[in-house]
Amino acid sequence: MQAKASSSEQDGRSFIENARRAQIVRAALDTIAELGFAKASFAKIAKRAGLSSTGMISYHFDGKGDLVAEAMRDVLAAAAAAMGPRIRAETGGPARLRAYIEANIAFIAERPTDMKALLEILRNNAGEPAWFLQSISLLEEAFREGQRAGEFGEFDPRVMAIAVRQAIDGIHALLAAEPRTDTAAYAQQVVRIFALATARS
Amino acid sequence: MQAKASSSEQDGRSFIENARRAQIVRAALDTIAELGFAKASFAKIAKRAGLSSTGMISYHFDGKGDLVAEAMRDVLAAAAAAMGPRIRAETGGPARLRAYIEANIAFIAERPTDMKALLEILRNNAGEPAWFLQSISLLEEAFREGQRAGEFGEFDPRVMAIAVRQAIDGIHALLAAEPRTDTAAYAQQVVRIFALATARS
Amino acid sequence: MQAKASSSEQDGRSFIENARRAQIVRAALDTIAELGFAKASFAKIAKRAGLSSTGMISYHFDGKGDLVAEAMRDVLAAAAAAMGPRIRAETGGPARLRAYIEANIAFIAERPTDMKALLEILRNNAGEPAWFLQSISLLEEAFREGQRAGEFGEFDPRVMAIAVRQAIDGIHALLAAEPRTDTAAYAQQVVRIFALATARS
Amino acid sequence: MQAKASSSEQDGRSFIENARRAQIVRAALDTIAELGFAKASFAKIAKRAGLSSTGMISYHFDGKGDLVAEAMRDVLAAAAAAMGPRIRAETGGPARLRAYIEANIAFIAERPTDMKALLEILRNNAGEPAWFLQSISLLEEAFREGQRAGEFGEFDPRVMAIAVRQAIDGIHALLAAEPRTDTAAYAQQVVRIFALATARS
DNA sequence: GATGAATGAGGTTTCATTCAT
DNA sequence: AATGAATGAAACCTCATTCAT
Repeated sequence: MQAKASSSEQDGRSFIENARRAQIVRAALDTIAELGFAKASFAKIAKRAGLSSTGMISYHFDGKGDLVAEAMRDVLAAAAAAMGPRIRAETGGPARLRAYIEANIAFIAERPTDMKALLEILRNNAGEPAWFLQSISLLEEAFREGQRAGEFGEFDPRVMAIAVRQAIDGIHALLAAEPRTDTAAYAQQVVRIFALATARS
Repeated sequence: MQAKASSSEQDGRSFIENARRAQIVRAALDTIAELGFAKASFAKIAKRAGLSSTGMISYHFDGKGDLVAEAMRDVLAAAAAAMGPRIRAETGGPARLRAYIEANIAFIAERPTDMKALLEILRNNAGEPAWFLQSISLLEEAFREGQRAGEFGEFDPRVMAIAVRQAIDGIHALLAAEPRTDTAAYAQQVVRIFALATARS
Repeated sequence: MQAKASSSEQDGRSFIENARRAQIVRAALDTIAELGFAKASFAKIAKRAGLSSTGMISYHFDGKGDLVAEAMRDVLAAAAAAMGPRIRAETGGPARLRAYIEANIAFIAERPTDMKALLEILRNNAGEPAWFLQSISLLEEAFREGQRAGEFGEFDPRVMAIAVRQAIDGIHALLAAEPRTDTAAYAQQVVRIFALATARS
Repeated sequence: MQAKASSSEQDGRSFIENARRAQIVRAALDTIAELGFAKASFAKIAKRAGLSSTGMISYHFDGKGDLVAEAMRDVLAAAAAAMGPRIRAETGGPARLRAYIEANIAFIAERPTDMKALLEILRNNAGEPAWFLQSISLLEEAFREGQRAGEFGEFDPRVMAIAVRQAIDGIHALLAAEPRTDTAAYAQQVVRIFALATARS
């Protein structure tokens, strides 16, 4: 009767059902990336997904929040899968910081639509403040640890984490303004900036 | 018979009319800052402004875009007036960079509501990409000039400008998550980061 | 901007506004009486009131509950105004009981639409149980007092109050089935039933 | 290929099929009793019945009207089976009237859910007026017969029948407001009221 | 028989805008 | 200038029903 599964439940869902859900999530991400969070209505998403009515989205998801949450989770999971190994492969704070920046920007370059949508979601969804702190906490902790190990100079780890995160996310606006931007070059510049900014004096 | 003036025209408007416009702009900024761009409807703005009808907003402004544009222009003008002299007072690229960062964050700390609203507008309004390039162009040109003068090291001025701008704007999310943040300390950290990142080697 | 007034506030409303509200309330009562509470949607009410969209109802009332509450209050007030004096004019429990029954049924005969709608509202609206007890409390108290004065025999005042109220309301179903029913005769029969049932032995 | 049987047909249905129908009818009654007629959607009924799809209800019943009609018939049949013998066991009009009231209220006390649902259905379903007359016709005829036999006084049998029926049904509202009500005592009061009201003078 | 996906209509509410007064 | 009523579109959601598997 209901396909809804508040989307954190265990998955005994059928293939077809998951396929529909995935199709809707995809359409949602594309729509959000193209029109922005506010203008991504169920009507627009349903149209892009080829659905006959917005009721189908309500049928598969427990409201807009549920759809957006699943979309967010999907992208975050894909990002973690792509970037995690690459970052953890490096040893030592500075190398990991470089890998973090490069992996992030590479993934943005690889899946710009998804990552633009993710940024829109994080910026416009309620409860952002809490998530923001969490999103930089890993980076912050890495800085703190590196400082203890003497790999980094003295600076406020939280501010540095914000600066790194924001520099990475800055590429979205640049890509929007100039789609032909060389993302690898952008990454190298960011790497250089924070190599210098975090180095021991 | 209309007071509307697509708001870039020269002003033959009466004092009262301008007072009304200013009152509405103020309510719009407060509403956008509190509720976010998407949820700042004419109804909410009119209520906050103490207006009896949303029709008053339509009467004085040529649509939502016009209101938002004027609000944006007002804040940008105030920011330029407050920050411009302080920045221009400094001589040399590095000193001006420091002044730029400090003045920006000081102004955000001083008028957090207006600046939060401005950020919301810039992020959610159509035509953002074009404006984004313009917003960093001054910074970018300053870096380019400083490099010619030998005051800065070698780096991509555009990427550096983005990184600086984004680091400054990062304080909004931090303030949202932790309102008691010491903004002056935040500014000093950002100053330090970009002093190191832009220095000649 | 908003005509809404959660409808228990003091009335500084304009004549036109009150006229529109009254018009909508009238259409709502007619619609509820004709189609029943459940099928009386805003669309049906708006159509009957000659409104261009359901948005007009939302403009004047703070949701369906507000509209229904105002409709209920209007009818109850009219009923109290029509019946109250007639009942209070009588002296002594038995005379007042007769007046209560006659006045109620006469008012139902006079304004059958409004009273049918009122019954629908009371039966289908949330919070009915509480209101039910209140609606019979006056009658119940009158019986209790009459018993103390020796005007009535011995019986449970609450059950008797329910029986009287229900006998009166029974005329709605009878009128629906046979619109030509002689309501005055119905009233006399009910009067007789409860005269006998409440008499001292 | 369809199991639907507009439910007044003779039954060539299989055991399993009838079991499913009964299961759905049970869930419908529970849902209607708990949420009211208007809010008892197929979705809610299917959920309560443990069905995987609302389509199951449409498969087994020819629409909502059919389901409701069967539910109504089931309860009426059970009521007739429980109350009929008890009433017919009595001899003479007054004794049968007493038995009618007692049996009705006892059955309501015994199966409050079903009877509450039945009342909801009768009040909200189209075609109620016709059914209403039928529901009191037995009582009315009994009064008429008793009057011919000189067992009752003079009164309008139809009005008396309505009053009795309504007094009985009044216990639903009372139970909703005060669940701990003593139903047997309520019955005795009603019996007393109508013993006095129908007695020869 | 049973499932769950799909449909299209309809529900209430909010939106920006227009208009008569 | 200002009011507030009016408009019609669009928002999200739920409904009973149908259909392929």
